[in-house]
Amino acid sequence: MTPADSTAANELLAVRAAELYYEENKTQDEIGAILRVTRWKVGRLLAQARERGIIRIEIVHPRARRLALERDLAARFGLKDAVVVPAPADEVELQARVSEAAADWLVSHRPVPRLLGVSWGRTLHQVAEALPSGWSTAVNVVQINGGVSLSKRPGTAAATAVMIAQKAGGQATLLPSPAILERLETKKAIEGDRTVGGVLAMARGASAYLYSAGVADTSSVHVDSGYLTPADIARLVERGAVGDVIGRYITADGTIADPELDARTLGLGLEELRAAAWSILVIGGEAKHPVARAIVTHGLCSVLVTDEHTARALLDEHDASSPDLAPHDLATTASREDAP
Amino acid sequence: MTPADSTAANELLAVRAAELYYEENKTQDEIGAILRVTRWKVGRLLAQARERGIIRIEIVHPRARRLALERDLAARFGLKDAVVVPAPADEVELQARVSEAAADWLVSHRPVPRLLGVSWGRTLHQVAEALPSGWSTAVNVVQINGGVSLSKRPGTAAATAVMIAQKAGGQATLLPSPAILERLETKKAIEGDRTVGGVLAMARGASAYLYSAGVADTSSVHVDSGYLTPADIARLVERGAVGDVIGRYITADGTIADPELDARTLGLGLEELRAAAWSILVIGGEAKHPVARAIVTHGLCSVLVTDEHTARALLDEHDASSPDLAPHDLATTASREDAP
DNA sequence: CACCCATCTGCTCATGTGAGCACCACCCGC
DNA sequence: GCGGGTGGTGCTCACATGAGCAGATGGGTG
Repeated sequence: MTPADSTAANELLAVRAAELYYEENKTQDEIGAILRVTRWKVGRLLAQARERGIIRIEIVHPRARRLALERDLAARFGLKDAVVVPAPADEVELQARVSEAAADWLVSHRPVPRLLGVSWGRTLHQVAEALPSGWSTAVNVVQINGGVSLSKRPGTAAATAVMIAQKAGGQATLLPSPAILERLETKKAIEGDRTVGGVLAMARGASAYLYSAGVADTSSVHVDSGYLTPADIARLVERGAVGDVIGRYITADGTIADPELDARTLGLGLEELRAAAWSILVIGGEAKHPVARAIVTHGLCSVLVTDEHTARALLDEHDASSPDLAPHDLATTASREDAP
Repeated sequence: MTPADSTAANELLAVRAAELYYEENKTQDEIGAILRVTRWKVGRLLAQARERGIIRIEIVHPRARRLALERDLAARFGLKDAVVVPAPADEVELQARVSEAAADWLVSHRPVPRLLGVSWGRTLHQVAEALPSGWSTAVNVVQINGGVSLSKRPGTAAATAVMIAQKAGGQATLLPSPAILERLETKKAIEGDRTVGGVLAMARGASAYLYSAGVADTSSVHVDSGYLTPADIARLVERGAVGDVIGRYITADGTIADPELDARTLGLGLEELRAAAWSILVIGGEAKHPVARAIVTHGLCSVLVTDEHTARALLDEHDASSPDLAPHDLATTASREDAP
């Protein structure tokens, strides 16, 4: 018998063994009797079948996760944790799944944060909604960047923080300030205000931060809210901005796209996010791949909650800061509001 | 905690457990530690996940089989054995798979038949080709129905029998006669010939029969071979013929469609097939569902080798002899030569 | 022709796993 | 409030399984 013969014969045997084991629930011993081989050989055949991919095991469930991708992400980007959900075809569904996953992560995260700093946006609001009542006990919540009072949906930012706190039986502390001020002096003045300053100080002491990110295009919530004009966005994109993190626009290099604008942006700084023990980024969808990449490759988050496609896009990048990324392409990608 | 809550919570736990068990190869004990439940609960969660179909195990291989369907077929139709292969989209591929499966069955069948009676046709030829050299030792082969000498492919019938015998190191005995004679007297005369009579006697003593079946339409090999005219076929179809078994046209009731024609057909009779310990039908493809049903529901085969779609079609039939089958529809179904 | 290396085989033994069982908590009707 | 269910839990124990190893096999090479 040539080696080729025995390999082929083994493959057939392996298929038979796999059928009997996985479909007929027979023991390896019984299978051995049927196929006229020893039970040890059956075990080996099954091992081979698994290795060669003859046996495909799939977990079909909306709440399933992609643990292998999670491990790869954590290893590649030095994350403390990663959560990757299978991506449904539907973008709306995808956002919902990612948000649910973030809520799940929060619920089971230990140690429970005493104080949780949160940003706002559609994604974060979904996370808040996905949290079960009583998801934790006495977790207080503090906003980490200026609100959305000018928005078409007033109160969303506040509602998000309040909901998260309420469901954990804690208190929410809101940051009573616009996201971006028109003049630097105003920003400094507001920052100096005891109330605002106090909230910012509290935010700096949070034990974990939960935030999402927005895309640098004209559908940004900053444009909707009137903080920025489409022209401002165009200028940011020209300077290489890929999106915003807690209201601050960054480039693919992970640096501030426009320092002047950034100085007028009120809230936690990027360095504080980077230094935090637990900074949890919740982000999903094609349009956000560039900003997700910028955040993840430059250490702005320590936990990433995302979808399978985003995860693969991040892992496929051979050089995250490759210069052939044409930034203006990003401004044209379709995307929905979600910020800061 | 309401029952609904605990059910949902269990489902999530089950998904997590399944991921850790099947994708991460952790032990139930380790999973218990991670999910903070006892290892027995992990076992139960996994059992639930399997029951609910959260875990899908699939065997992806061209030689895979459908054991559940095989069992159902055997039970429903009182077969000694059944082989069902997954159906590829491609009809040519499907015929190849079914033939391979038949060859596999022959190779591993015990007891090894001393003498194997074979029919002929494209399917049987493929089976012969799929058999490995040395598939058995000293199995002699005998043709069980008249040959195809008038055919466009002279010698195929003989080649099939010879190849099967040769590969098992045995002798082939051919039936030197046309399949259908023009006159009854001629048929009786040939049958009485010592050579032909001897072969027929030998065929009656075979320990197993291997055959396929043809569809009753104008693409039948009997038309190609000149044994029957398209008009003959039309007449047979009018009488309810669905196809032929070793040259004999039968109706959905499993009876001879045209006794006069049948009397002129030389070879083993249906009753001899029915009485045989091992009569192995190799049949696949959409067009052959009606004739397969006729054969299987009327006990003409004891072993069925087929494809998944045919198997399901056979099992879906609530009443195989239901009168609302319009026989002339069958004549219009596309089909390729394969007979008798 | 003898040797060697690589692979495969059947085994022992430790570990992993599922069936079955006693128990407990909770829910419901009385 | 109280028994009787009903479903879930943790356990024992027997069985199934995989790791690791010694010996066999077989094909190629000096």
